[in-house]
Amino acid sequence: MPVARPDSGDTRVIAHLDLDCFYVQVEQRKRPELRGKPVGVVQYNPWKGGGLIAVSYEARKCGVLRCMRGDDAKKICPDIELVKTPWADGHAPLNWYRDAGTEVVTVLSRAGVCERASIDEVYLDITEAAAARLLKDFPFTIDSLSDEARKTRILGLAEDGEIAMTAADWLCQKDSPRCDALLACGAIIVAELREAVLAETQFTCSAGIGHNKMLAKLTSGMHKPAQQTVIPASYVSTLLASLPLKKIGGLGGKLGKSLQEDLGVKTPGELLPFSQLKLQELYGANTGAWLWHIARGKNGDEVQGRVLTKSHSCSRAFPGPKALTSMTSVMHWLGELSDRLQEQLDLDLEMHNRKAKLLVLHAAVHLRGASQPAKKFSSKSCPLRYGKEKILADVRSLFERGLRDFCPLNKSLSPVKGSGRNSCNWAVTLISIGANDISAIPTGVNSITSFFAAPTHSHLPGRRSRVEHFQVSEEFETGASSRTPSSNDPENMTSFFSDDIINDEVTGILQPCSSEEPASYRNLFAVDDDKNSDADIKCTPAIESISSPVRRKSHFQLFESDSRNSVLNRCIRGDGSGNPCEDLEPTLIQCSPVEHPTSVSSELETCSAININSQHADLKLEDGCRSDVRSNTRELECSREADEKSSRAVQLGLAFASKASTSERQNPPITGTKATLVPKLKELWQRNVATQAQSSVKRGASNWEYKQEEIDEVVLAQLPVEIQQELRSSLKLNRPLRPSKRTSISDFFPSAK
DNA sequence: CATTGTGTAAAT
DNA sequence: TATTTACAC
Repeated sequence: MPVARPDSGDTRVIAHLDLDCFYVQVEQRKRPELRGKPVGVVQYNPWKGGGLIAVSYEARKCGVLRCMRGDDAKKICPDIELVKTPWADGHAPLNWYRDAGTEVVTVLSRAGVCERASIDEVYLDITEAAAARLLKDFPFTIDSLSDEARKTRILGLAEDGEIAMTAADWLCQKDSPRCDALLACGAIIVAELREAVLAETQFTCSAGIGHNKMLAKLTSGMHKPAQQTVIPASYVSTLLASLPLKKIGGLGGKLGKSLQEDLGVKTPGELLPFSQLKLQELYGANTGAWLWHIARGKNGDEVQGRVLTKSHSCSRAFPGPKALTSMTSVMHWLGELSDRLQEQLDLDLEMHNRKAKLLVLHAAVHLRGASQPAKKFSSKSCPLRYGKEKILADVRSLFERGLRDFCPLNKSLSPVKGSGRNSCNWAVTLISIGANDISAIPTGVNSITSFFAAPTHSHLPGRRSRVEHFQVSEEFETGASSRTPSSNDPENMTSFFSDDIINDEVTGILQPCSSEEPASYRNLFAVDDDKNSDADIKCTPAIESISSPVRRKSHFQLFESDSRNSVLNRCIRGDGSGNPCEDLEPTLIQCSPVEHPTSVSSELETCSAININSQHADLKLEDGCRSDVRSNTRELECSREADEKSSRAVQLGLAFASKASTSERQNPPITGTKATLVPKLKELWQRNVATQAQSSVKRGASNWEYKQEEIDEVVLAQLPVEIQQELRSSLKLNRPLRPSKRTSISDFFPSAK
């Protein structure tokens, strides 16, 4: 009988899902005749049949291992079907698989916070979903369990001597402690998810369910393929007592080895006698503390709501005799890689509206003849400019810089006459170029897509960041008010936005709004304290320009978008603590369709929001930019030196809001401390929703919502072609559109409220 | 001659 | 900040 355990309220339910021999499954879906056969996926490479990067379970039975050569696999398992990944001609081989992985993430992200841990692994925080299920359905009856849930493996169940309890029994226990009940709910949810993944993508996966990431990950691999495993809290210590240290994520390398050598420790459990201080002494404060917790099965890592990669890179190895020894050949490959990288960047820009800022080059260089034939490494970086030629040029100079560090004198580049070799005798065995520091750029604010950004699943792939706008309303006290034109005439607006207004003090408040889906806004934080207003909140110039006019005397809220790289996010976390401002009560800010203040004149009437996501440096469109993207963003173009301009745009937005509310005279100015402010904000929001509803009825359209899965081809076809294209591109990564009974556009896009 | 190619994170 | 190192699949 399980012992009731006092659970702190923050028990989490974390799942780790792992696609089974994923590349193989992708190939099998393409070619169903390969199903059920021994299959290996090899990376193109004529040498010994290429290297295997995935092996089907049928082939594993014959002893075929990943990282074998194709030829060796064939020897062990003559029946094996070896599928080659496309390599050359612009076809980045792994991208195909990455896209397939995205399909899976799309299904999973319906359930909770989702983190793409690798091309074929996903972490899921389903704490909320599990708690909800607990309230709704617990305790479960055996009959109600799905087959997949019944097949769940529960670690530590049928111990020796005891009467065997089935997994179903365990899941349905009435009197289990809350932590176990939550895991049971988690298991049932994950079973459903895995079935959904199978139904919608044809891929099978394995899963682990536990109270933290480390446990979930540890567990997901215990029963493969296509099975799920739960690790109850009560079994953790038992497991860690016998588990080889290597199995723990992060201990598979040198650290694990030195742990074993230094301390004679072979399992995590054997770390228990060591004090945290001792471990920190040996391995540093950070690692030491981490180890101490791991030994106890504890791990506070959060599931990051991130499904997009933070960098792109491509690389090419030139093993042994293939090593490059002339600048000409190096340039050739730098060119290939540059092209491929730019293609990835184009794709990212198109699909996610993101751009990278940093270009990095790595090269492994083998220096011969000289004192040591030791292999060395060099890495250089510089700002990334878009365009294949620019990337090539930059990557070239990075390479030369690296080589100069590496070779004595200036001999590095010149080939020796006669011999094909360069005078320095270098040989390049690996080149890798990467694009880092990727972050969102503003989508065209006039773009129809921004109207259609659904409030749910903000972390879904294939969707542009939709947190681009602050809604500004309420009253603003501004020195400019005396100059406020009396008329609402748009013609007057232009003169209203004169330059001298910019230097006027503006006090105001960005009004929070709400949403029906609080769960998708979990990463929202408010920064609103007077005390903080002059604090060093480090942020990008874009944020700086927004906050400064408001910051001194007023309160404002910041909204974190789904991307960890989001400007706002960094602004909030940039205080050095790395943490969000958790002591502040989260406040919702709704984004709404809006025209950019600098780009509109007649629409000023409806301009109640301002674009705050402009990262000036990014706005300048490079040559490599797709023309349709270019046209969407054209009106946002400004360059780094135009900080001032952007700042002005923000202030203009504020000024306008001031004017609008002056004319309407609805709401009094709001000031106060955090304690008094938050309730007020909430009340304001209520009113705002009401007025917004009215005005949207008046104007005919304002906020739209849709459910992605409900969009249907028939209706899409009724939209204007440009809108169709834009939507399709935004939906590209998701599963095919479903047929539906509904046939009219208005059925699909009911006006919110 | 030969674990490739991608990606993340932390230490320095 | 830029670079290096470690780790994982």
